[in-house]
Amino acid sequence: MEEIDFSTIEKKWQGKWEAAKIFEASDQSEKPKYYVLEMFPYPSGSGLHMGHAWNYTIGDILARYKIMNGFNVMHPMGYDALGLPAENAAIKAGTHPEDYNKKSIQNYIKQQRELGLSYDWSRILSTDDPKYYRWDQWIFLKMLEKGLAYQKTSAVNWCPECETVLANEQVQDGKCWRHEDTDVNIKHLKQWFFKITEYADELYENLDNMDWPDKTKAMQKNWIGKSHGTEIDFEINNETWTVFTTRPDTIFGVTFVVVSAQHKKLMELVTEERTKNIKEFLKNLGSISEKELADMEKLGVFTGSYAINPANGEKIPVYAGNFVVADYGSGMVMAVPAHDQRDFEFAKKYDIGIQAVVCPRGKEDFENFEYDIDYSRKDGKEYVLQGNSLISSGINGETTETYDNYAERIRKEIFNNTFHYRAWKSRGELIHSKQFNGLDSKKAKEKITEWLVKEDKGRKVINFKLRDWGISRQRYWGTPIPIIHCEDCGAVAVPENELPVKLPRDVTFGEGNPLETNADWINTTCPKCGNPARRETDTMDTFVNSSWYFLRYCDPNNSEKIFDEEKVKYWSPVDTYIGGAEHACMHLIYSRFYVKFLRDLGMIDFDEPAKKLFHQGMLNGEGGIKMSKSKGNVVLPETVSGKFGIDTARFFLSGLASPDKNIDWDDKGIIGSVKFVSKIFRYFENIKFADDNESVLSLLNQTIKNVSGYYDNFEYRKATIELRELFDLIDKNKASKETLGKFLQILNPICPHITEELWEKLGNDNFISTSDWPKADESKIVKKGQSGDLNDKVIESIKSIIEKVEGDFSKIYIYIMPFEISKIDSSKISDEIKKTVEVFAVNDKDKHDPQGKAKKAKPGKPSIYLE
RNA sequence: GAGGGAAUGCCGGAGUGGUCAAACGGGGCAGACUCAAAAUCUGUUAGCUUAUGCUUACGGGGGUUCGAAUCCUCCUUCCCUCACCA
Repeated sequence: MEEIDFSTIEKKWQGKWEAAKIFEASDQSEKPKYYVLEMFPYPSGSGLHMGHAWNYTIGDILARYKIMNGFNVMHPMGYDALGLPAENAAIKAGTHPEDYNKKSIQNYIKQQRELGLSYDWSRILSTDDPKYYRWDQWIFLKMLEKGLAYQKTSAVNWCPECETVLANEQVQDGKCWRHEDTDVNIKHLKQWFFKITEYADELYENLDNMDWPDKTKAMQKNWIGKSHGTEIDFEINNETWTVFTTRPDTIFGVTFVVVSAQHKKLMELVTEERTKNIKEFLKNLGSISEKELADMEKLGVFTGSYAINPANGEKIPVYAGNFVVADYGSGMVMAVPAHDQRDFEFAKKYDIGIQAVVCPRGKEDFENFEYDIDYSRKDGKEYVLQGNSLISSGINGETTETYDNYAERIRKEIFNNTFHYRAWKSRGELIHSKQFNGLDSKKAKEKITEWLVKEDKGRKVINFKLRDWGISRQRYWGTPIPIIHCEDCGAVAVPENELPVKLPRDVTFGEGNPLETNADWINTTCPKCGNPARRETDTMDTFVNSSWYFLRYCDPNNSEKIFDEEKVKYWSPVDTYIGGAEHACMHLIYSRFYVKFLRDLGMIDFDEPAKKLFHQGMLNGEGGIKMSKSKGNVVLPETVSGKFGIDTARFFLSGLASPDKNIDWDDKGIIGSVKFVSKIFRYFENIKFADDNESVLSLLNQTIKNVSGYYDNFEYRKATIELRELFDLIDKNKASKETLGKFLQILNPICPHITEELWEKLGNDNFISTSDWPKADESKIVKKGQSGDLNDKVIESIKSIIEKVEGDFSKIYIYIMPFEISKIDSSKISDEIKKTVEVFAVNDKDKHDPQGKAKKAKPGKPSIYLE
């Protein structure tokens, strides 16, 4: 057989598709719209590898399937071109980021074109284009107008490697998201923020209505961190200080208060004689990274001040502590050592009193055994619960105690405040809590909150972990923040008609923010008063650019507006969005926020950016090793294309596993797909048409039906399996021209080039890629397993048994599924076999079944016992 | 500590109550064609058998059911995300 010249075929059809503009989406169409989007890439100098190609292919298969199914499909591509990596790479290469980027993008486009992806190239966009980022600036001004963009000095995450500030979302495990070896430091800087917290509740609550992966939704919920609790006012030095708690039921057990070491007003609490200690404490904290802070022991210093517990009027000490988060709640917590493990440890360490207020009522409150195990460890013993007894084995041999006894002992200890090893975190009844004594702790949460509200000492509140989005970056290659700082007028917005504020090309890279090195750019006049003023040199976080690009695709070249509302209304939201799960708490939250903001601005009429979200798995190198240059295992699409053909690779990767799973490239494994593709080509080489037989027709229609569902649900693997089965049958039986055409059509989304080539060979003069998806004719499908008369089957079975079995018997017992019992006619069988026949349902309690044969019965296959 | 996901034959990977010793692919083995094959095709790939088979098998224990890879429960292991959030 001749070698298949994949590369010629690929080029041929890519050229034809482009010339005919078949993938350019029209803004007006009779057809229903469908918007398929893959997360746009960050163009790196090293280009695309097969993993990226696979990611785009996942979307491409869907887009092609939708096109053939009569949708007006938009499938665009663009480049997330602004950002630090390009800047750093350019510096390293000794060129300007702008030039470096242009080159990278050109290379990406070339590679993507060679993959034959069904992109509408007329909608291409790049975020480093001032025509694009102008609208980033416009959104910033709108945020400013609505009070959602603001400036504040705060403790921020600083990556020394990036030399810039990071958003909370970009700090992962205390490290920079781009540098997994670099600890993030804390710096105090004046920064621009977007008030994403304004939308915290909607961002949280609306997740329930979304068709996104549960995992992603769970991650976002976790990140937004909604929790219901109570705000309680404590009086300190005649001023009101508020704490947030989810355990108002323990208010009578508060024995101290801890304020965050990073709290803005900390020093107001520190008395003169304690100032030295506190300063020293803060100094020690200042030099450590956030990660170390998280691992550190709970430390604190007494401030010298006392707070009044609003519940019982007790005077309790106020500490500054390293474990209290400054910008969650009020940055101050009430400590209940008896019922919170952290507070417990802190109290033990600093010898502060412990007051139990929730007491287990008995065994039923010991929800798990955790308390016990921890408790026992201290006396060198391990407890095991066996039946109703606790067995402990340790230094003094084995001892036994009943569980009830044990529970009672712990109960007494807690009641008498003589417990020493662990806080009681579980439920129980309230004790030492005045009028609330005896209440169940869960009930007490409400009752005490109600009481505090009535006394005007507290409020019911909802708190979020989500914090405002710090967007300032002290680097060059980002969207300039459209602000001018004037000595008299302060931070003044650049007027809308002066946008875009373009990035100056002429800057010097080195220490610090390169923008600071272009005085011509920095120095300007105040738009308000006309006096000399300075431009803001911070640029925006790269995630700003990607938060709304999917809207710009709908109207990518609009120079008057951010986009035409009608066009966005037609195309949006995205129907299926495909991208990595790593964006769950970054891009995918930010873009939800942007959509909500633009909606409230009246620009759009939907709430979420994408109806459906799909996370693709990663394509690793051979042996499951992550593809990387340093490991030398990078597989390039151009190599694959030359060796096996890109369609073969698409078929292979589709068939490996579900596209949401990580898969490994395998040069040997692809052989199976090479064989399959070759087989198809061989068939078409000397093609002979034949009338379809019944089995071919049946399988064809069955496959059309099934595969359609598979393409719709990213079950590409199942599609490849059934396509193989269908073609194997066609290969054996031969088929009509029509059947072969339909086979090519349903294979087309996975193998677009070769099916196009063979479609032409069949004598078609249209594109298979835009042809109408075949319809399954269900009447042609012959259902398998529709057996004949069950009685005949049974008779046959009995006869075969009789032939093989030795010995005499007179009676035949038949065991059958309950729902099949009406299908059996015992007299018919009896007449045929000439023996007595008795029929039982398998679940008949009174059946005669000495050998347990009833268990062996299956639907359509009764079991038989001879006696 | 909180949340999410997973465990299937030599490997990858389907399978969510019966027709499951478990699709499909890879690999292995045997055979056919061939001078020969990494090419193509056929068969086979838990063990014992050969009476509708039987036994052992879908991480482990227990349970529900006439019947469990599939449902419930507990446990073990692995992966991912967040993590001092009061």
